[in-house]
Amino acid sequence: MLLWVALCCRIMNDWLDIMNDWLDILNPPQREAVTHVDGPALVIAGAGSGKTRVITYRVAYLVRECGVAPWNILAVTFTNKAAEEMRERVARLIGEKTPGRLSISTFHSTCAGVLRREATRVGLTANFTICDEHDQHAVVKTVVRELGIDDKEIKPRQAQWIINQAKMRMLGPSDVGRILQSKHEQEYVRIFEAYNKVMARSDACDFEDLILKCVELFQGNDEARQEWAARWPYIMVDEYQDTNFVQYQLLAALAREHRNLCVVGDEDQSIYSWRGAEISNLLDFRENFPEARLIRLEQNYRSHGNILSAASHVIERNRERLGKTLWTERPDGPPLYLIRARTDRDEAGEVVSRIQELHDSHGLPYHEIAVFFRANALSRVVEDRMREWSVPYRMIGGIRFYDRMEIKDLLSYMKLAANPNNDISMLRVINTPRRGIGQKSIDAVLEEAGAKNQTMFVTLKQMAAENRLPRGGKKSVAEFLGLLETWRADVGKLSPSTLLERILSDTGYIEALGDENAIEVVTRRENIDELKASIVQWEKEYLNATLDDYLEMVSLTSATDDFDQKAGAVSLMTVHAAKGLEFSCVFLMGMDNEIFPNRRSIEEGSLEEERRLFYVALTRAKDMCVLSRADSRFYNGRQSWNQPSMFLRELPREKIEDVDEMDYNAVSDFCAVRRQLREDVVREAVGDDEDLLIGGMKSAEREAQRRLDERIIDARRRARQRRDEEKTAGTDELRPGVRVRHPLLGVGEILSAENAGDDRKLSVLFEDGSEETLYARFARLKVIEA
DNA sequence: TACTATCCTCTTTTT
DNA sequence: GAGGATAGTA
Repeated sequence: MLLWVALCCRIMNDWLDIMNDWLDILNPPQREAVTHVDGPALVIAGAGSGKTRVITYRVAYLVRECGVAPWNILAVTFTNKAAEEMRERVARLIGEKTPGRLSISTFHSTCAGVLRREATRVGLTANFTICDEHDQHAVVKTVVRELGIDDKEIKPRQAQWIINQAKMRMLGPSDVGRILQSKHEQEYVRIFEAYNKVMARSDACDFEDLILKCVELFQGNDEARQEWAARWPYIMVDEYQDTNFVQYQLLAALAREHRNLCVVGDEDQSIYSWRGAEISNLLDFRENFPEARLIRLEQNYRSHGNILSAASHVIERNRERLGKTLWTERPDGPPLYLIRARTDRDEAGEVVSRIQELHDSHGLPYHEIAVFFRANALSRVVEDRMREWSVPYRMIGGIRFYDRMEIKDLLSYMKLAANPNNDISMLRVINTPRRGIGQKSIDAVLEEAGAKNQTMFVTLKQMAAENRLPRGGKKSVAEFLGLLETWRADVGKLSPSTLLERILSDTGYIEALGDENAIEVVTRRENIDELKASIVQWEKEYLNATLDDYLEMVSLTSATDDFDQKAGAVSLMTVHAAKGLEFSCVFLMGMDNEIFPNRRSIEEGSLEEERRLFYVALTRAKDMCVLSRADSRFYNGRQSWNQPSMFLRELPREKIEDVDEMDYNAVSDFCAVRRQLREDVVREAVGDDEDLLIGGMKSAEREAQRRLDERIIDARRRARQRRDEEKTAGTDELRPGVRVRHPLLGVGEILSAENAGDDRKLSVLFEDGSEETLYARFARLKVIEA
């Protein structure tokens, strides 16, 4: 036990990185990247090569060894989760008590922060609203209707898509007009223009605007650009392969003089081209920054050899790559397994029963297991099976908490209190709960607002003052406006949670939900309680934060951000959501043509990105990877029959076996070692801090795995040596005093030997103390020492 | 104006 | 299969 405490303490130390030679933990290329200080650098970091470690260590290195102030470093990621994790790790490395002073955040929140400061320079107010895609869709829809465009001819979704794609490339309506030629397509230009007008009028930004407006500010106002560039003399970017044009422009504007831009990425994991990501940003980095240092991280610390070589084999078919060769010190481990099922239900059943087997009989914790699929729609079948068999699971992604109807309603009220000119929120709640303001009244207000180019709030006030409201809604509108005014007046004084309470009681929202015994209403009420609790929690965490801060956090939180691997549950998610994560055992479902790769990519011949996605899925697995498919499945509302995925044929044949051959040793070895790393021992080493405990366990597991692998490698090496050294024993060599090895019984010493016919009868004392009588011809003994 | 029933379309991935 | 739009009814 004492030994384990000692071991755990050592692991803790590793993990807390409080050793003096804190950089010793890095391998040579990692170290090179971490200690690269001035000038641009491009770090090509293969899957599982310690990318996050490099980024966090480099930030820490700049602070600890180069005297750079934490707030002078900007580290950009794509998800809040990645930012959060990085912030914690850096804070630990530099012993920073207030990690808030570190500028580690997503592109979107970084830019939102800049815009709040620079509001007046970009034509916004400091409490502008951030619209998510739902809000955006609503705006586009109203715009389409207002312009009198037939939404059967022009789909609002399509228009929204074009607007976003244009903004990512810094193209305005007129550019779109030039690119899209047909008369029919010119409607998009009108929609785009009108959309921008509504957004400007509402003092609102969509996701793309956040970045776009920053870049426009920096490009149009050199003073502002230089101020911000001076604030962040060191810039790091994670997942650089996922940056789009406008994001590149942002980085380029900030780094123009100091050029301290260190980007980390992997072209093989570029899976967001549909969101404008330009893989060329990575591939051409050295054309834009010719003096950039190129560093490759090619050692994989995550996967068994077989998983890694299967994945590498797949990705080698791609042409759009710089090329790299990942290698691992880990042993081969088991091959990949394939589940072939008749139907999607059978497929899911087989997956779930394998999961139970892994967990119940081999001790693999649920949180080390994940199920991936190409599209969200595929999750249903597994979820059903999981519930049926009582396997705890968590669906990552899917609908965000903040996207639930009642939550959106209440947040809209809060947004209106912060900024009553937000027409999007106004439309959402003007008649929720019902207050008799019907479609007719709303249309009238909208029409007048559009004509005068002013917001609904302003228009409503005018109409109320001039007594021009439609009869039905007159009184309620007056009341509603009154409420808005009082909330607005109190925003500065009230905390977000008290404001929410006020809104709930003033509007009677909860009562209006209806019968409190209806299941649906019960869940809605629960959600509202959860919202209240989460705001209170948030206020405790960020003491001086304002309502705007809260609303910004909510808008920029994604469905995958609240993912928490410590929950004792299997993780279910799309392959996209899986990027950056790792699990002992990964199940990848729906390996069928038209599913993965999906139909669109086959039709468009854009298979490289699908293949990268497949590569990402495979490289998440540490010990075991199970693929599954079904001959027929229920998809898109009807039965379909699919051929096995073409990607299955791209796997090396010798690396994939039927699931019935499954060898659980890969995980049970891991689990055995893990069992020795008892949680209570780790707890003793780290105290009661839950995060430390989880981090400690994870790092202890990693250490356990490393030791296990080391043992396996070592045993193999010795076995090889023995094979070379040992000669097959001739019978004449078998005489008393000679040490021999028996394939089953181990090492022993010959006590006596006598000829028996043409064989030799031996008595051998083995190391475990047993004495055996053996016949030399059958025993296949090998002489170790004569 | 409010509520319900039925039909239609669209489903890749998400900050 | 689910959400949204539309039409019909109270």
